[in-house]
Amino acid sequence: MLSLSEENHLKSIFHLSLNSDSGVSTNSIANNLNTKASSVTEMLKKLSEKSLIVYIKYHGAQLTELGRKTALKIIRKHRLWEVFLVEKLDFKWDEVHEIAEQLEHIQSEKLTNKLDKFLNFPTHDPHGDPIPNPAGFIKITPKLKLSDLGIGESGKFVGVKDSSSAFLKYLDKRKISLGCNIKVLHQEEFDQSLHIGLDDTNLTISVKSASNLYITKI
Amino acid sequence: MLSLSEENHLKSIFHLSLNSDSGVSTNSIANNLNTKASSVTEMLKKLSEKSLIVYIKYHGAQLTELGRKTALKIIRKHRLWEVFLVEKLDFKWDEVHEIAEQLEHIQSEKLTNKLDKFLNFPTHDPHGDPIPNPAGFIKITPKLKLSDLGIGESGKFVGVKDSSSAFLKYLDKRKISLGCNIKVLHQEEFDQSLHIGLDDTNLTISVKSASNLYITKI
DNA sequence: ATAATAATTTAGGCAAGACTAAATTATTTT
DNA sequence: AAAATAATTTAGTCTTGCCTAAATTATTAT
Repeated sequence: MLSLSEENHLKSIFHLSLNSDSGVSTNSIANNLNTKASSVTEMLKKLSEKSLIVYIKYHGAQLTELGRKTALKIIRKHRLWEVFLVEKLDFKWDEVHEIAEQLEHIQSEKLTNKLDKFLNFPTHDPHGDPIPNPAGFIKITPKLKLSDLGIGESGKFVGVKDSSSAFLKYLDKRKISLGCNIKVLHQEEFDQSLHIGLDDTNLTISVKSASNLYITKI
Repeated sequence: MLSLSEENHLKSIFHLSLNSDSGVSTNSIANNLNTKASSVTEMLKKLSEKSLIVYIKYHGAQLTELGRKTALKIIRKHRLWEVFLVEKLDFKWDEVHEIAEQLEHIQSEKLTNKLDKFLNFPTHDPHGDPIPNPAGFIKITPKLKLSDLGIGESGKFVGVKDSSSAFLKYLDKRKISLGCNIKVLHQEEFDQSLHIGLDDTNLTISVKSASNLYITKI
């Protein structure tokens, strides 16, 4: 049984390792968890002891297969609870993260699987992130950003990169919601902002926003 | 914000003070929480500091109004989650306690109230215990046990005193379920065991079992 | 009422998880 | 390649929550 802190470190390493294929640095974990590098170092030793990561001094950490599965089981719970909160309890998609951060640590495989069934085996959470299966398996698909599309191309909005409350509310206000179709109409030379066409309206968004939107080409 | 351990101590004091109107003893809390008296003493000092209990050395603890409300808010969450587990996720009533012990510590009033609504504002948990309102108010009704009924009297089975898995399974096997009507037909002189009539069958139960069943007279 | 016993508290320690400051190793710059 | 800088680890400390053993207070029995 892992402690709350151990679980959070594993999760953090998992998420950070998606952006870099070498080891995850001590500082990046510390930054991610709002803690200090020295605290992370101690935890890395501990996780390494438990064969959840490979840790080489001064060269960061990498998840072992066991560590990866363990992290994904926590992430599975997190995402299932997010679906529950949004679909059953009527939370907005920008309100669920913090609560799911607590719920993801509840220990009961039976509960997780019953919840999965109750929710009708959802494949994605409210932000478009895929939900791992009970064994901790997930199909990682390389993600395309809206900013990667060329002029005239269309895509379906399938997820957000930065799921901060501020960004999600920004999307809500602009009626950009998961699953909607977006066509890149034109790019402003001056600041690279994009004119996009939604189902019924057109609008302009910054490059920064565009690179936070995940897309599948249509 | 209270720690997990603080919350558990408060809850324990609340439950123990139902059986005794004076202070709750250090030992009884230690026993209840599977910890040691010395650990409890330290916690009592801390809870007293926070005005959650009145603690007099060598004379146990009593909840303050604040402490009582705080305990009841935790109990509210516990019982709501139990309803959720049984009604929505199809858990058996003897399986939910441990999971609810974890879920009761999730911090989000909004979540608790939305859950309450989702469950259609239940008044009692799966064991017949009443669910406090959002403010931590509860109507404590003096509880009548089946063993308190006289021969020929009838009652409705509304709750269990000991909600251990073993006892709940015993009831399941005998088809004694919450809400059913029970009539006391006869008492064995030899061992005080009771012959009772259920909706359609008759059976015999021990005094010990009978004193674990809460009843409202019909 | 006093002695024996039980309950409770105090004192002193330990492990987990965090921190700061100092020391060490990596990386970058010149 | 050496110096400067940045990243990381080590050393030492703190808090929380737990423990055991000893001391103290309450309770019970004689």
